[in-house]
Amino acid sequence: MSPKLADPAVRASLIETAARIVATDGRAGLTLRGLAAEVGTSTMAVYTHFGSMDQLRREVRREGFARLRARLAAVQESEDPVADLTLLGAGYYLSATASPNLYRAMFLDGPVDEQDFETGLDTFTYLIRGLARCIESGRFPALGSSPDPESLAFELWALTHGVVSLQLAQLLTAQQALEYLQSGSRSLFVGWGDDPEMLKASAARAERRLGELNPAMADA
Amino acid sequence: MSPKLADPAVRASLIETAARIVATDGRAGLTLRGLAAEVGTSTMAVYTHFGSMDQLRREVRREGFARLRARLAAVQESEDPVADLTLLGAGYYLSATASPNLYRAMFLDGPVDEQDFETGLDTFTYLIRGLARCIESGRFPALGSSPDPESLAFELWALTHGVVSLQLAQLLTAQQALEYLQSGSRSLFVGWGDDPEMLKASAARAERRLGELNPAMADA
DNA sequence: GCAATATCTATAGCAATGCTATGTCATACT
DNA sequence: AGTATGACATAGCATTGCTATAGATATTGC
Repeated sequence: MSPKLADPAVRASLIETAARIVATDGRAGLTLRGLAAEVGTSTMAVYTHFGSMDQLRREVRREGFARLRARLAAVQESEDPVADLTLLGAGYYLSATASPNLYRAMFLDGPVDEQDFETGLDTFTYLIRGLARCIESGRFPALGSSPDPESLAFELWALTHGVVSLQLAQLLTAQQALEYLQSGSRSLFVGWGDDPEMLKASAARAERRLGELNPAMADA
Repeated sequence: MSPKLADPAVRASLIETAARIVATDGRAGLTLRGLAAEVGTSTMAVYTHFGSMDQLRREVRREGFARLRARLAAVQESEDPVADLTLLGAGYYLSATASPNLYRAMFLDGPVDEQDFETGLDTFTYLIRGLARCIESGRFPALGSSPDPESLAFELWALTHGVVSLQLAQLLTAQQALEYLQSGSRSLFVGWGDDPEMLKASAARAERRLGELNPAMADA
């Protein structure tokens, strides 16, 4: 019944090469013929394996989410949940700015479809958990009886994504982006009731642990 | 020496129609032939007036910035600068979500070039002024000796732009986006030292003044 | 008033794009 | 062993942005 299996190596090579092309030359750099030539196959391979260029682009986004997820997973949970949270934010920023075009493809190039949503939500879980741990440890007392980690995660995500997007649009320099990400997060945490002194200590601890974020990731 | 002037009506019609097409069908919906046919001219008109499709897209972005600026300018300065600031944020959100594809073209579809930067910075001035007035009025005492309205404006802009972007990517519903924009701004203001009670009153005043934001704007 | 000229517009065609129809061949089941 | 089924290669289609060449038109000098 199954005469000739699809070569999984061809499929993997297509995704990998497409991700590299997108990361290097941006969305417009990825063309059907160019990709096929670079992989060394014919244009039909894309259609037998993915059905359309859009489906292949979806797989590229999926690859990007996997890389982002891997970097967030590298942040270890310490006794200082606010420091952990700061590192999650820094990891997100690093992933995005290390591969701007890939990040653009993931979030900026168009509406995210349902498949992306699931994958993306999976990595979002790391942020929710980080905030839940902060709430549990009593670092955000100003929130009173609304300890909803998901809402806080969305707010923090929106700030981070906003800073990243503005940098990618070249409306902020990297230096500005880092500064505003830092001060913006700090303001949010203070607004949530964290003690400024403890926050300062957490930021210092996070800074010392920045090495956790680049464990030789080939994030091309 | 100047035999035949370019018809300015054709140029204006091209920009206007292009903006409408982009706002309706998105970036991909704007094609050279389609635009020429709709305006009732030939494809060459685009090149005599703009030189390329990219230049025309730049004019479309410029048009978008002009509309955003008009809406922000409609916010009147009252005795409650925090309420004014809240209205500026709401106006920004309304402009973006009323014409999502136009907003995408302005900020999300690619790096912003120098021309856009000037135009965009002009509308950004409204936000800076709004924050300067808050600082002057003493509403943000926690900032101590760093009364830099521009930095605060960037942080607030990043949050707002982030929420808007996530909604446009369909990662947030409109309801969620509004909620997180509100609570996120509130957290920032509290982090900057505003009194929660005064903040609540300002939010209520802003709500009553929402009518200022849609003065029959044809924001198609 | 009228030709001269310079600029805008219309038509046709080019390379490149995504996609599809058709053909070829290797592989797995009977 | 024979056959059928699905993967890959080739060729072609419609559409894209853009350009070259011709034609139309308005402004200027006399």
